This record gives sequence, structure tokens and C-alpha cells, in this order.
Amino acid sequence: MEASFEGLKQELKKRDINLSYQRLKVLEYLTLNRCHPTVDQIFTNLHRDIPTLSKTTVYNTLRILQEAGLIKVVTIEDNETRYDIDVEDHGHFKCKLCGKIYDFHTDMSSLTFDDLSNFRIDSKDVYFKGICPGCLSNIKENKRRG
Amino acid sequence: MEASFEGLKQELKKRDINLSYQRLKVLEYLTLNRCHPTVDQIFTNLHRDIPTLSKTTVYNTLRILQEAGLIKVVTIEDNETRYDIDVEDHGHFKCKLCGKIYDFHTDMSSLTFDDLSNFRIDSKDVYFKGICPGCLSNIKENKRRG
DNA sequence: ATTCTATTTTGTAATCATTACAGATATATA
DNA sequence: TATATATCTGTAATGATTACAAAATAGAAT
Repeated sequence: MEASFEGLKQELKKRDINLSYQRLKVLEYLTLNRCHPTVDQIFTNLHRDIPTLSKTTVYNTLRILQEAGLIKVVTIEDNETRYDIDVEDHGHFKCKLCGKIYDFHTDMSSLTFDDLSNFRIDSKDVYFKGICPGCLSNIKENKRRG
Repeated sequence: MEASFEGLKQELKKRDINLSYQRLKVLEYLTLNRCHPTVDQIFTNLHRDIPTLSKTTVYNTLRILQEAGLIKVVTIEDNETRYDIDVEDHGHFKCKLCGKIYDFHTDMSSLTFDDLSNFRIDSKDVYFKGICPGCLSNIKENKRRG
């Protein structure tokens, strides 16, 4: 687990971001928890290991990592900003019932759209919403039982 | 302008939403201002005509209209919830420089993605970010002038 | 038109996420 | 080790949104 630390350090150095214990820990958390955590989740979990950790530091770190292109912000819902270590193009599906966010692979280049040739497109995000298989089967189960 | 009121009333009645002056005005504002306004923009503008209007009412109304499927929430940015009267599938492009949000037509059905056949997909959103033509030419202009 | 009931609106207070800021701490360099 | 710089921390401030109760309004019944 601590082994990947070296790799993360390289990533930060490559981008001229000074390494600090807090920054490495945030990055490590995102690497190990690919569930698109919120700031609060990150803070609460890291706080167990680092009792002096401040939420401000988590915010600052996430901003720096995002500006460096190491992480992506997921704004699929308006009341909860989430963070994703996977910066490759992919889609996000949010289940309305359990709230879980699922990754799915999509080929963004397959998407046809109006002529935007005079626009400089830097990023593309695809967000789906609906109900996941687990919650769907729960619904069916409840119906059967009445 | 007031002529479209009748049409909007029908829309509300069809969905069992009681009509009130405030609700009609919010809906009318969104119909006439298709720039994906924020709550604050809607409130500030309507407040000129309706001095007693409360921001809470704007929030309540937007929630009701959204639940009825009459409007869509645009969460392309994490710090500003925006509202769109156009509920048909289409993409949103946000310019990083001027902040303006542009609509563009896309064919969502052209997008290829992983097997989600066990998921119930209710909505699809496509968000692009980058720089719009106007801001791009401003950049060029500034460079030329040094 | 008047009364009654249910719904909606309003305004304030509470909540929650995020940012600003300044002092304390840690890091890198000489 | 001393010094300068960058980072972290904790509190306070901000801004968006929600909760809530009283006031106002709309629609139905008389």
C-alpha cells in the first residue's frame, strides 16, 4: 500500500508540485478509493490517520491536484462535488436511489454534435442518471412481497 | 409576451401543478431567457416586477418544475446550479473565460458505451468545457498587440 | 359575495459547503 | 544551524440552499 507512494511522488514532482505528507495522503486516498469521494469523505477518513489534518488542506490539495490535471472534478449532482483519480475519458452513472456513482467506458469520439470547429474543446463529460441493477431488483422484490 | 401565459398554464395544469402568479413568472422567465440562468439571476430580474418575491419561492418553484420534468438542472460547474427550459437532449458547452454556456445539438444515441443493459437510464447529460470563439479571438488580438 | 380550507408565499433563521486569512509549522536551501 | 519559502491549521467569513412558521392567496362550497 505504501509502496505506491514512490509512484505518486514522481507524479507530483513531474508537475512541479511540492510533495508534503498531506498531499501524498490525499492522492493515495483517491488512488485506493475509486468511488468518487466527496471532500467530507476524504477528510473524515484521512483524519483518523492524521489527527491534525485540516479540511482547508484537503480543499487546497484537491484544487492543486485538479489544476495539475492529476484528478477530475465530478459535478453530476449539484449539491456534492466529487473527485476522481481517473482522468481518462469515461462516463459516470449515478443511481437515484442508492446514490452510488458507477464508471463506464465510452468512446467520446463516437458522439456526433453540431459544428463546434471555432470552439476550443478542452474536456468532455458524460453523465447518466437512473437506477442501478441492485436497486432495480430491490424494487421488484418489494413489489412481489406487496 | 403575456400571450404565451395561456400555453404555460396548460403545461402546469397538465401536470397537476397549481398555477400561481409566481410560478408562471418563473416559467415565463425561463422561456424568455434561454441562457441557463442561476437562481440569483431569476430572482433578481423577477424581483423588479414582483417586489414582494421571495428567493425561497424561486427555489421551491424550480424544484417543483424540475420534478414535473418541465425544466432541467444544469450542473456543468460545481459552484453554480443553472436551470434550462429546454428538456430535449442537447449538449452544454461552458467557456472557461467568459463563463457563458452554449447549447449545442448532439445525437446522444450515437454515443457508444459499455453494456449498461441492467441499468435503467433516465437521463443523459453531455458537458463540454473550453474556450468560445469570441474569447479565442480576443486572446489572439491581445497577443498581436503584445 | 362570503366563508372555509388547503395551498402557496414570505421572511427569517439554520444549515452546509467552500473560501479567506493570519499565525504556526514544516520544508528546502545556503 | 540559520534563513527564506511554502504549506498547514483553525477560525471566521461568505454564499447557496433548506427549514420553518406566520401571513397571504386561491379555489371550492355555501
